[in-house]
Amino acid sequence: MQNEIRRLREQRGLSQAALGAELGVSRQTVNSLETGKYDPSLPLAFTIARYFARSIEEIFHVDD
Amino acid sequence: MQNEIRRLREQRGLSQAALGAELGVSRQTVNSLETGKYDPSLPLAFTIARYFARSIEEIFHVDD
DNA sequence: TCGTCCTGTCAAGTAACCTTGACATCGTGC
DNA sequence: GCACGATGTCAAGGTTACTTGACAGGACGA
Repeated sequence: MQNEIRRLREQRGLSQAALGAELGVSRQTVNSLETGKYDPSLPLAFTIARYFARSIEEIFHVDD
Repeated sequence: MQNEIRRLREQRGLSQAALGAELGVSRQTVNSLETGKYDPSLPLAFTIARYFARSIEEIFHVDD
């Protein structure tokens, strides 16, 4: 799974900590998602998609 | 979170065990998702959406 | 130089996801 | 009556997602 979180975050000029605050998670969680340490839960994926006004499929991509 | 898994599964005439086999998970997992015990991981949500040829947003709904 | 923000990462702990194995119940057909 | 498939649920265990707290390095401005 790859994602567009870093790109979308930087477009908005937010730090990882600031995005974490917007999403209700820690900055380490944002960092872990951006660096690919793990995938978000489905509820968090919905929160992220909603925040960036995109579909989950537009932000997260399965890498076969 | 609510989902349309049971409805989609029954449309196809599959048992929980048969759907589990199609998705690569156990029948208890399918049962737990249908009965709302927990939400799937994001990768499993993608697998389910792909299997039913729908978007994640069409199958899973956040209940505010 | 010093302070501050940002990022990356680690360690330790809790909660959620998913497993196998088991048992009970219900409906249907033989 | 007896199998059998389907569903619901439990227990115990492993892995993943997320937490707080901490430390280090780089960039930048005062």
